[in-house]
Amino acid sequence: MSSKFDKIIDYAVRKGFFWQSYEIYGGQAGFYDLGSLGVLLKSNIIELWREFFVKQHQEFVVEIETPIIAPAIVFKASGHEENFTDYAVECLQCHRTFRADHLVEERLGISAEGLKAEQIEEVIRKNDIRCPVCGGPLGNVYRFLLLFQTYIGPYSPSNLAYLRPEAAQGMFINFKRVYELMKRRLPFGIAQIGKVARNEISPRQGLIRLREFTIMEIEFFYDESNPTCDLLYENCSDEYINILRAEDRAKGIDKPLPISVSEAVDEKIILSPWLAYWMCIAKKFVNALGVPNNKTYFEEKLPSERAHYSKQTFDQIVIVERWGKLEVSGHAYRHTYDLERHIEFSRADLYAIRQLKAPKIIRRSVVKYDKNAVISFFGTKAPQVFKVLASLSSEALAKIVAESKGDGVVVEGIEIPKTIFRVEDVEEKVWVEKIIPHVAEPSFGAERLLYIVLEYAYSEDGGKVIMKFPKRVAPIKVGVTPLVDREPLEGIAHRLFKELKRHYYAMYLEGDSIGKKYAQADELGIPFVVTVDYESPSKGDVTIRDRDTKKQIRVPIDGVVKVIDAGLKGVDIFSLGYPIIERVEDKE
RNA sequence: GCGGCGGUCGUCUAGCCUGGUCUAGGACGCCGGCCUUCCAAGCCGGAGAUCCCGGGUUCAAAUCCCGGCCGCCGCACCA
Repeated sequence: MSSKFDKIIDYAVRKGFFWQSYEIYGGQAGFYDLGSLGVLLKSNIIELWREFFVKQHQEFVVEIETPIIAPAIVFKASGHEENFTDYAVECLQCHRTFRADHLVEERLGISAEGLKAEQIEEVIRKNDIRCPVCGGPLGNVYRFLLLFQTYIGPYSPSNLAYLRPEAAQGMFINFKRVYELMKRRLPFGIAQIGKVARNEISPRQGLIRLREFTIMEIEFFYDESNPTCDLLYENCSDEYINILRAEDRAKGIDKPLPISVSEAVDEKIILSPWLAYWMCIAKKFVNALGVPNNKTYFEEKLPSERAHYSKQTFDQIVIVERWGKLEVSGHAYRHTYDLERHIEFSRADLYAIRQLKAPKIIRRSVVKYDKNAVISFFGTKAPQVFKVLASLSSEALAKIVAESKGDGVVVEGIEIPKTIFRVEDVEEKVWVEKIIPHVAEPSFGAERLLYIVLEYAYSEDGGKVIMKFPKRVAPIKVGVTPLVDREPLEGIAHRLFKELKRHYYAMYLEGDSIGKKYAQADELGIPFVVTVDYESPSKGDVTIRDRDTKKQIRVPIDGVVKVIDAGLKGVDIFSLGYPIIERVEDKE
């Protein structure tokens, strides 16, 4: 008995939505090609995401595009080079694979962080750690780096680069530039849609786990001392989302509970209000893709399951037939981690400015030194001393002076008489302060959504497949056909097709019988089919058939586009006042 | 990467154990023609497979053996 998953993959490959890449060379796991319908469906999903996440928030969310290849320093700074690496060890007896670092941590209660493969192996040997399942001896510890590596420039093997495993770093790197363009106002978000690559160890579930996939992400920056999210209460306070909390999961509970978004924030179940807001939008977005609310929930990750940059993470789950659940998006509270790291590694000023309501008085010590005294004391060595003193900030110098005992102050190995320095206390009025914004990140995998849309659209009716795509994402919007393939019906249908192509992806349906043509349209999930029948030549009208009800309306030929437009926007075409033709029962 | 199972027209599959009319059969789909006044599968004809790749055994290999590639399931990782 083939599962729904198999049926859907079958269907999708047969109809040319997607197939495995590099087929003529035997295929390559983790890579899929999209066919024409797949491209249409995916781009409709992306466009809908753009509408929900960017277009509806355009006054403070902007989309950018950055390269896929980045110099190694970027992912050194982001922590990926270090954390996207796993150490594995295999049992020589039962051939099970384990995370070597986890094994050491569990057994010995010590942290294995920062250890190299050989060091972990040494610890395993010394402490005679054996396979936790069968007790067999363990083999060599080996390292997986999940980043794809390459080099920038043909002559520069030293210029190591990585393919990005997430789009986020492109947004963090451009934080300051976009912040300026956004007139230095928080909060704001940077969105990006693009390909990412992860060198997965063994991807197997077809298009569910790919080595290269499209990600749709927002890095949303806000001032955590003033996180108030009016939109949350405006758009989402009445919205309920289903949450499965980490503390419940730890107790073995696996049933998510519905909670209003505002309550989840007030109760500190979701730590970041903006994270909560985007989760609410994510729920609405997934609903628009055809997933009812009782089939999706947010699962909070346990601390051990979270990525290195995250303070709190929720995975958005959609219930699927094959695996029970499938993560379609991740919602991470990245707080200040990434900007801090990039400030540290790049020395760039990635701060935002917070205006204070009242000026802050800052008292601090400033150190001044007597230049003439330096010259008379050090003579020809004086320039060297000035250079050393100038390299230090006033605060740092004040600290050294304050901490020095005796009559001399040692600065960078040079002893300077204390009498040369004069410490003054100063008061400054400050109207702004520098802050590192906090970050809430919603991140979607486009190909997984593509699968979800297929699974939720898939239905069968007496052995016939009907894809009930939401109209917005349906790859082909309208079909045209003559009732029978004869003139003058064919000529009218062809002219209509030509007109419809100017507006939509449309399809001219051919086939043995009208029933077969409708079946063909249903199989592709085409929402509307326009049929030219024997009344059309004299009356100048046609019928429009609705995929889901199979009912038709009679519409003048020049009104067809108007009706289809309305129908695709969600208007019930049967309420437009055109004559309705009830469906004919299937023949036995 | 390791272990188990698998790979035959576009798709599903017969054949494999027990090598030989298998120059690989069928169904769906596809192409051409006929029929057809509203919900697929009526008729006629046609195209389409060096049986995953490479090597070996044999007079003879889709079939037996070895290696590789790919897929599925398990370990680990994961949007």
